[in-house]
Parts: sequence; C-alpha cells; structure tokens
Amino acid sequence: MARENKTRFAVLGLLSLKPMTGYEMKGIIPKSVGYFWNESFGQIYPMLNQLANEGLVTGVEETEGRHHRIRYTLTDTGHQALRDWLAVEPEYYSLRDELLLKLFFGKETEVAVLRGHLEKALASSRRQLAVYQGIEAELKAIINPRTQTRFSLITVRKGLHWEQAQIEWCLESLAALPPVLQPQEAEPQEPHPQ
Amino acid sequence: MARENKTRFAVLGLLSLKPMTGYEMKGIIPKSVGYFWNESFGQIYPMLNQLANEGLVTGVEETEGRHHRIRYTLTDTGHQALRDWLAVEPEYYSLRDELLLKLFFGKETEVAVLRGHLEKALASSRRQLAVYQGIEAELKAIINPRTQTRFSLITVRKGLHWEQAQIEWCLESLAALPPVLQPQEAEPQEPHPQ
DNA sequence: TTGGACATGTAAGCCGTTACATGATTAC
DNA sequence: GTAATCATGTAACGGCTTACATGTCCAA
Repeated sequence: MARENKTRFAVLGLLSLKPMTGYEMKGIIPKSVGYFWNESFGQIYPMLNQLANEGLVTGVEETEGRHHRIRYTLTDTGHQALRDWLAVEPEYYSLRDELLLKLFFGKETEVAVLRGHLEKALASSRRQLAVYQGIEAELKAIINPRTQTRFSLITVRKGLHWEQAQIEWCLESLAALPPVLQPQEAEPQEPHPQ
Repeated sequence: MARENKTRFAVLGLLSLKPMTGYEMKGIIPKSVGYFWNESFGQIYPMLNQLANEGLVTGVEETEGRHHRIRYTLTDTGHQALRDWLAVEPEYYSLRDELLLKLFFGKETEVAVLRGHLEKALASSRRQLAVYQGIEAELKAIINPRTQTRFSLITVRKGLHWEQAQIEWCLESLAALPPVLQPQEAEPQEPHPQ
C-alpha cells in the first residue's frame, strides 16, 4: 500500500529548473523529461494546488491586465522534499510491451503480420534514434555547458542506447523469422502445445 | 476514447497456449510473458467472467470431489478475436522511467547519490542479463523445438539486448559523472538556469 | 469576427494494485 | 490441528487520460 504519487516529484523537479505556471510546465515537458516521463493537465493542476496547500510550492497570481496565470516557485521545504526523493532508490518500472506480447503469441498469426510489426518498430526506432542524435549534437555544441546539460546528456544517451538495442533486435528477429512464403509452399502447421 | 483493455488479449493469448484456470494463469505468467507483461488476480478473474459472457471463452467447472475450479478454453470466436488483435499495429508504450527522472534532476542532489542509483541499476541489469542468458540456453537446448520456442526466443533476445544496452549506458554514465570528491575540493555550485 | 493560443480547472470513467473474504484440500 | 497451497472472487482506493467547461487575448 502507501503508493507514492510520482507526479508530485516530477512537478517539484520541473519547478527546480525554474518557476513556472502549470501551462508552461505542460509545454516544457516535451522538450525536457517528455522522452521518459509524461504528465497531463488533469494531474498537473490539482497537484500544483495540493503542493501549494502543503507549503512545498508558492503560487503567485499574475493578473496585470493579461491572462490569469499562477506562477509557482519551490519553497525550501519543497526543495528539500525533492532532494529527499532523489536520494531514494528508484523503483524499477513494470513495463508492458505490446509488441513483445504479440510476438510471444506469434504462432496464432501469419509471419507476414509479425514482420510488419517488426518493420514498423524498426522504422520508428530509426527515426527516434535520429532525433536523439540531433539532441545529443545540440547539447555537445553548447560552449559553456551548465550542470543541467550534463544530466540532459546522460538521459539522451540512454535513449540512444535504447533505440540502438531495439534496432539490432528488430533486425535480428526479422532475420530469425521465416520469410513470407507463397501459399503452396506454406509451412505445415505444428499442433498447439498441450 | 474507446480505450481498449489489453488485459483482455493477454488472457486470450495465454488461453491460446492451452486451456487453464485463472489460478494457473497467474502462475504461468512469471514463466512466460511475465518479463514484459503482468496481470493481477483482480483483473484476471473479472476478465475471464466477462470473456465467458461474451462467448470468447467457455468455462467448465471441475468439481470432482476436489477444489472448485473453472477451466477456460478459447472458443472459435475468441481465437478469431485474438488473431484480429494480433494483426493490429501495437501501440508504443509510454514509459515512465524513474531512474532517468532522478538523473535529469541530478543537479539538485549529490553525485554520490546518482552514482549509487546507477550502480544499483547496473547490478540489477547484470543479474537480469544472466537470467535471460539462462533462459536462452534452455530454449536453444531443446532438441525438437516447437513453434512457440521460436517466439519465446525472440522475446528473450529482446531482454538480452535491453539489459546489455542498460549495462553499457550505466558504465558510460558512471564514467561521465565526476568522481565523488572530498568536501574541501568540491565543485563550485553553478547558479540555477533562468 | 472568428479562430487559435493562452490559461485553469473539474468530472467521468477506466485501469490496476492491494487487501480482504471465503472456503477446500493437503502435508506436517 | 494447523499452516500452506489451491482456488475464486469482491471492494477500496488511487492513478491517469480524456473530455468538458470557462474565459482572455491577439491576430488575420
């Protein structure tokens, strides 16, 4: 029980980058942690309110004849809460990989279907790899890197390793699967395992 | 909208291996799809009832002086539902990686904390890699492999690639992080980005 | 004047885990 | 007899996504 709400710390972490509004946070996510962490408005706004009630952040309304917006800042307590959480060993995440599930039950379908899935995954990983390579180049091109750059680079490198592994595995699996045969020379069906 | 319930197809897929009870299913998962897919009793039993109501599976009570148990079998309709789902392009899964989140906010904590996380992850991946290598060896040692063996091998190979990538990335990141310094020679703090 | 971006929030509803409830059988 | 395993479920709770509601400001 006592399941911890991770959104909490994602929000605190983002506020540690700089004070921002909920709307800005949602916009910054795809450019920062979005490759490995996501949050929706439905969680950001209630969480910001909750954190404000608990004194971990302070919200300041900016209503100078413009949009009604609330800019949140980490308090010392909030900063310490973030630090405490950072020191806790991260929980391994229980993944749910639909591609693997479909491949595992592969004998129930045609090889062509599986090859199609693998080729889509391969193309997707190649695209994503290029994206990460671009980000990596950008980060490395910064003349006077901040400390943040170093940590951004570490997370991007994870993406690079991950996509490279996915690409290798896709190619290997495509090679391991029998080619798509013409109907008249189709493999005889094996009986289901009992 | 219209969010599809994936548990549905995991259950159908497992029943395609052989007819089984809900309890058996829960026991078989860790030895089959458990490395990339999990289900709890709280989902398995209601789903089996639902699938039976829809005619995708049939449940036969076995009450021969023993435990009350219900063994479920795929119907033709259920088998076709599985095949239809297998042909649909798998959705990419939105991962949530707590280790990456902590590393991304790494400037808020000590390098020693981050090194600790990475070393734990490294050790964990090395253990898991050995597990996958064991399974791979077992699968390859089967003299007359069934079709299922081929697909099990493909999913295990994914695990191997994944863990190897994780290990490489951990080592690289540990090398990239500054060593843990003594307090008197600590790096000067950079200001927060604005 | 109308559409899009800015901006904050709530409600519905499903998903998933955990704990609880119940009871039979088997091994010690 | 008692604990573990077999066996099926339900209930509570929280997480997360999506849709909805509301309103401002600005540019074409």
